[in-house]
Order: sequence, then structure tokens, then C-alpha cells
Amino acid sequence: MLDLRRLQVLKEFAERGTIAGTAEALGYTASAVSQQLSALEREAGTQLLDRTARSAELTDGGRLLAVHAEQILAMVEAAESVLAQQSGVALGPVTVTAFPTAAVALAPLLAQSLRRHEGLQLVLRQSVGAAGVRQVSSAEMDIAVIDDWSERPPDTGTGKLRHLHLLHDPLVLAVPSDHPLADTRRPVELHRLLEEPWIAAPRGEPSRTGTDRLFATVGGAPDTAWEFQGQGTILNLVARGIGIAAVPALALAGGTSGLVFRVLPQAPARDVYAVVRASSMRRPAIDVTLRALRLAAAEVQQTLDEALRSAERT
Amino acid sequence: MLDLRRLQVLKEFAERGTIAGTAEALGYTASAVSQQLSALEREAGTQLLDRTARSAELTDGGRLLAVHAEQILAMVEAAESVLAQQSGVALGPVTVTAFPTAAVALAPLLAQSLRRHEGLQLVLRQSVGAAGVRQVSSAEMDIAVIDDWSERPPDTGTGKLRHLHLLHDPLVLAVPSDHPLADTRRPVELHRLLEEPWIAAPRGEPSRTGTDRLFATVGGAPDTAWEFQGQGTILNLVARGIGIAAVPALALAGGTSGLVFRVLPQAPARDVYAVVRASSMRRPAIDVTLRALRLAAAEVQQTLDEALRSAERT
DNA sequence: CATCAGCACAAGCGAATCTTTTCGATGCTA
DNA sequence: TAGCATCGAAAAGATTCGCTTGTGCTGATG
Repeated sequence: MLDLRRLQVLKEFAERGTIAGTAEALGYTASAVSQQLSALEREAGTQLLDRTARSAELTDGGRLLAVHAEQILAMVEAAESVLAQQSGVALGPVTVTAFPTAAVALAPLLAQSLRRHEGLQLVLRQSVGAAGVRQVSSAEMDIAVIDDWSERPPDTGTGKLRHLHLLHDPLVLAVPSDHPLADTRRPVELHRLLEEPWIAAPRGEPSRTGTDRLFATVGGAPDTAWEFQGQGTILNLVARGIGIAAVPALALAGGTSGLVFRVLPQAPARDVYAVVRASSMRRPAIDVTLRALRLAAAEVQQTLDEALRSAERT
Repeated sequence: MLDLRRLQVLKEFAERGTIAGTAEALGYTASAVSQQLSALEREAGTQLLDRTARSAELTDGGRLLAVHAEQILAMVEAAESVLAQQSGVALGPVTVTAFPTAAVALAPLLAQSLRRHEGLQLVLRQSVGAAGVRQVSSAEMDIAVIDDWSERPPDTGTGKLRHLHLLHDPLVLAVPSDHPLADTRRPVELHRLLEEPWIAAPRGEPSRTGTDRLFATVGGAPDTAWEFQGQGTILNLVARGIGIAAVPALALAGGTSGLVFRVLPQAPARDVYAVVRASSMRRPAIDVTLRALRLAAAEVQQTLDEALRSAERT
């Protein structure tokens, strides 16, 4: 590995032409410069100077290296100055992973809100289950947006991870527009829903948890002949009259054409959190992104609340 | 000034994420890595890590610097490998300065001959008088092509400079094609030339030396009403019938349309040398260029000799 | 609550590097 | 031509740098 200070000596020598002059320019003794250049030759594995008793001149290799040295040193200086300027500004890539529904719902607002931060580069990926948390924990990702069906009061997280509460997201009933239940004057009664054909996520999926819990209160389970993955797929099937489904309200942010949703009594709900390493919260880029995430979540929450209220008002 | 090894540590840390892991990867102890990164923060003047008792994470500035570090290190490696490959090959810029006539005469052949040396970049400038030697002496230029009217036997130079004899270049008489002297059956008699209108270089110019010395042998001086600078200019004036002139044979290499030249009896001559620092002769690039220069000079010399012989043969 | 893991700090030691000194060689000048 | 000055290299000593070892602290984990 070449040494930067020696490259600087070489560059200076290339300009001055004598060891004594180089030494004076750099504030060293001539002997030090001579030794430094010898050491550089050792490191480079090539002869860099033709030395005579009274003069020293660069070899072709020395000249070549001097040219490179100049570029390298310029690059280092550039890095230093950039660093000096950009300290405290939010910049660099921030990686966010979210479960698909949240990604769909939050991405536009997030992008909007972060647009004014010039140097910040947002990378949004999707992940399911606990993978997101693991990725944040291992510093593979910076922020994970996860859902939690436990219905515990929001906590701020323990250990090296912090949780920020973003959304409270209850299950809603999705029915086709031409379905009897689409009539909002008719109340939704849980025990009668058991007779309907149900579409649900496969067992083991996080979003399946809500559906199962919903019917646990009435001591039964719906006939889930069709199990499909993906809220979008499920809603599409509902709109086409294949069956009905219970989906998190957040899923409605993707579009609700051809279907009607109803508020479910005693509906289980999930909480959506942003998970982040406590140590990374100091980073301006992370800080800015988290603020944007909270802002986006607040807007989504407000939209959902209004939609649910107006759905039952009629 | 940032230190390369520390930048390497930073880069490694950016990939691994922990000090202990970085230490293991680099074969150091964790303590060493910690100290190196602290030192790097001191050098950079910015906080690069957020340190807690049990973890350390890069700040935005640290990430930024890590990106730069990667580029810089790649550049250094590239320089090393280029250096390892190109050792012993002629490359780099070689700067040659020549007096104008020589530049015109030698440039095409020189370029031709150096074409096959890929990495070699030739820079040819013009200079007059002793400026070329001074520039070579101060390493401002690598090679100077100079003329010497002293008519001493060729010497190889003294001190740190070496002289390589390139050409022996006698004065010839240049007359318009329709001039009585253009008749080659009529011998050139020096004392009769004094009656002709002469064009010469200004006093003090090196090429004026020859003209003056020519007439010193017959104890007179021509009527030099017109003094012009530049052999090309002078030859042009001769071709238009303004007068006659004595020019070094080398000047004929630039083209002889409209004029005839005659060999002068007892003509003074100049010798053309390449001047180079003894210390730089070991450089392959210089060596190659000098060979090319000698080759070009030999060709020019041969051309001149033949032209002079055939001029008087008729 | 005990253990473990990760990091920082202090001390010590070895290596690197700078200075001083001396010498040889060369160029310049009187 | 002789002496002086300049330049670079080598040897020796002093200082600084950097790595290791050992210790302590804090927070996560079971």
C-alpha cells in the first residue's frame, strides 16, 4: 500500500526537481525527503529516481507515479472539503423496508416529502414478517416498517432498536358493490358473516392473524375455501364477487373500485411501526426520513379515519 | 492529510459494521481499529462514528467518507498495477525544444519514427539562442536541439549535460531561379558576391554569424540593406528576386520552389547538437527519443548531401 | 441477576521517521 | 586549477507513531 504523504513528497519533487528544494518546500530536511522517496520506491517496487551524487531525476516510472499521485491527492482533498461542507446535512442513501401494503400506501407521500432533501437517496424495499426487523438489526437496512397484531399499547422499543408508532389499522369488511352487505343501512352482524364465502390470506401469513381473531370472539371460523396471497389480489377477487374478505383498512389506500367496505364491530387491529436502530437515529438522513415517515403515516391515518366514518354515516 | 491505511480501515468498517469485525478482517485488534478510526476523525475534523458503549455506527459523514475512500483506494491500486506493468517501457511526455529551422526539418521524421511507441508523448517547442540549453539544464525541457557555429570538433558535453552531434550544416548560397548565379556552369566566386544585394538575418542572430564569417575570409562585408528574421522569410524574399542570401543547407528542407542554391567555397558551417541531461539519458522515453532524433538527423544529412552534390554536378 | 459482547482508555513496547552529522562527488568561481 | 558551495546518501540518535495487552464500562441476553 502506497503512502499518501510519500506520494505528496513525490509530487513535490516532480515539480521542484531537487531533493533539497522539495525538503525546503515541505519543511523537512533533505535527508528525510531522500529517505521518504527511497521508502516509496520500496513500496512501489520500482525505481522512481535516477540518483547521482549531485542530482536526482525522476525515471519514467517516477513521472508516471507522480501524475497518478497528483490525481489521488486531488481526490483526497476533494473528499476532505466535501466532508467539511456537508457535515450535519442529511445525505446519503437511506434504506427502508416495509410490508407490501404499507409500501404501497406510504411510498407516494414519502417521496413527496423527501423531495426537498437534495443529497438524500431513498431506497424502499418490501419484506414480510420478521425479516425487516432482522435486516435493521443487522444494519442491512436502516428502517423497517412492520405491523404488529398484538394490540399492546405502543412501546418505544427495547435494546438497540427503537419503535415509532405510525398507524392504528383496524380490519374492515370488504364486499362487492352489489352484495347485500353493501347496503350500509343494514348492520354488520358477525355471526351471520360465517355463512358467507370467505377469501383470506394463507395460514401463517401475518394478515391472516386478524381474520382468525375476528371470529374467535364469536366462537367460529369462516369457510375459507380460497386462500390467496396479497391484499391486492384478495380485494380484486372480492370486487369480482368471488367472496368477501376482512382486510386491514390500510389496504384500501390502493384503490377501492368495485367494492364497498364496512366497519367491523369488535374488529381486531394492527399497529404499524417504524423500527430503527437507536444508534442510527442521530444520523440526519435517518432523522429526516423518520419525520417524513411519520408525516406520511399521519396523512394516511387521517384519510382512513375519514373514509371509515363516511362509510357508516350514510 | 488523511491517511490511506485509515481510510482502508474505514472502508472495511463500512462493510462490516462493527469494530471487532473490522479488526478481525484486517488482522488487528479491536483496540487498534478503534484508535485508527478515532485518529481518522481527528484528521478529518468531523465525527465519523456514533459510538455507544456497545456499538458503533457510521454517521452520514462517515458514510460519505467511506464512499470516497473506496474510490481513492481503487485509484491507488490502479496506480500500483499500472506502475508494475509499465516499468522499463518508454512512456510519458518528452519535451524537445529546437531552433526553428531544425524543428521544421526534423519534426516529420521524428514523429514518424516515434509513432510505434504507444505511451510516449512528444512535445516539440521552438526556442532560440541559449534558451534551449538553459531550459534543459533546469529540467524545464528534456532535450534541446541547438546549433553551434564554432566549428570545433564535436564534443560530448561536460558536467551534467551531454551533447549528441546530429548534423553538419554548411552555409549555401540561395539565389533566384532567374539570377545569373543560378547557372551552375558558372563558378561561385566570393569576392564578386559582394556586389550583389544581400538579405541577411539581423545582427546578433545566430544565423547571422555564418554570413559575417563567410566574408571575413575575403576581407569585406556585403551590403546588407535588408535584415529579416526567419530563414523562411529570407528564402521567400530571395525567390522573389529581392536579393541573394547565404543560408544553412538545413533551411532548404522547408522547400526550394523558385530558387536555386549553390555550394559556397570555404563556407562556414554549423554543427547541430542535441543537448540532454546526462541523468535523464537512462530514461527509456528519452533514450528512444534520442535514437529517433539521430535517425531523423541522419536521413536529413543524407538528403542534404545528395542535394548539394547534384546541384553542382550539372 | 449473571454473563457476554462490544468498545474505549491507559500503559508499554517496537517500529517508523525525522534530525543531526558526516562523507563523497560534482559544479562553480576566483 | 584550487577551493568553496551544493547536493545527495548513510549512520546514529531522538522522537513520534501505532499496535498489543490489560482493564473497565455499558448494554443486550438468557
